[in-house]
Amino acid sequence: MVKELDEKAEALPDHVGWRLWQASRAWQAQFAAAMRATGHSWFSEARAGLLGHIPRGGTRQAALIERAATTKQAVQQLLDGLEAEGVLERLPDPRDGRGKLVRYTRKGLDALRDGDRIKLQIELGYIGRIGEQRFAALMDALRALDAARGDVPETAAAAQDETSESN
Amino acid sequence: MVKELDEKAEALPDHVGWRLWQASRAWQAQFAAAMRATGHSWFSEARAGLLGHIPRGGTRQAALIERAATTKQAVQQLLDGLEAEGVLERLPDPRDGRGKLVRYTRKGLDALRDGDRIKLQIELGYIGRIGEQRFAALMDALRALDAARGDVPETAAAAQDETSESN
DNA sequence: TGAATATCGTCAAGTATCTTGACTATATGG
DNA sequence: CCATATAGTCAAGATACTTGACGATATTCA
Repeated sequence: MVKELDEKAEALPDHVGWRLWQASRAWQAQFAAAMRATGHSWFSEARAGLLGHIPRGGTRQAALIERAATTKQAVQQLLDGLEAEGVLERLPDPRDGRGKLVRYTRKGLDALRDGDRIKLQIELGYIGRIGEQRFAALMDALRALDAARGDVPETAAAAQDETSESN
Repeated sequence: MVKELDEKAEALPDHVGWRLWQASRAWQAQFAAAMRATGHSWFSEARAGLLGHIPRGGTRQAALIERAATTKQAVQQLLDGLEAEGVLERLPDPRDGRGKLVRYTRKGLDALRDGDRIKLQIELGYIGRIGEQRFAALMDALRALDAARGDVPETAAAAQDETSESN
């Protein structure tokens, strides 16, 4: 643990984006580690991101693509992997000959259950670290931020023209 | 904009991890889009994550590896890319024949400057969306969370044995 | 009905990021 | 000098994501 301090440890960034990123990474690392330690070795952060968009009752693959903010190919490849792992299964959609329904297998539902438990444990740890009030304020701010998406007409430079609907 | 609601839009997750992840992704997408729109086409989120650990005065490559939470190979590959783009340059460390110093080029410093500007604009947008108070509470909670890293002896399942120092 | 068009999913190739393992060169401590 | 640790590199493979093209089914509308 010999740390040279000849270079006066210049400060790391301290703005919302950086803080959010660091906090998000920390949470995910902790969660993923716990999931793997619980036996779900197939678990990865990318897969978690997709699973978060799949309700327990299952969904249409096309609906998933809308929810997750990626391409249908990315979604499909993640689904391929999760299906190969036996976490999900795809069935033909009886109401649309083109579509597929995605739903959890028993294994997948077990993982969700364990995930919920781990999630609560991590939350408790957070509350222990910063107190209930701060934690509540954090959740409140994050929810408010999410709810206000799309409001406030982009302050110039943030040109995010999402127009094309191809691919 | 035809949205079918035959499947009663099951709720998305609503816990810290998910919220942090979503907020972080949104911030990064907005920032990266603005950076690219400003002419820094080499900008990517992975690279941003590394650059955040490089102070304006430059640093030793080895010090970078400690700061960023990845392997030296990952750091090196990112540095290779950034050096090839002309954003950074690597010089031999006069104080250690093995070491290299990493520092910004003119192009890199220009990008930092633009990044700071964009960052402030996004922050203003956030404050507009959720109000000064909530924003301050958000920053406060995130800072507190970061400061309390390592406290609270891991609630069991979160086994993160970081011991080996190889590779 | 039947042709034009859109939507859903797939296949395939390429890029970016990250991981693992092995290796060279320099430093440090006897 | 020798043993060991540290700094950086080279190379191969895995994972995630992007882009482009395609076949099958649905929908629209003349």
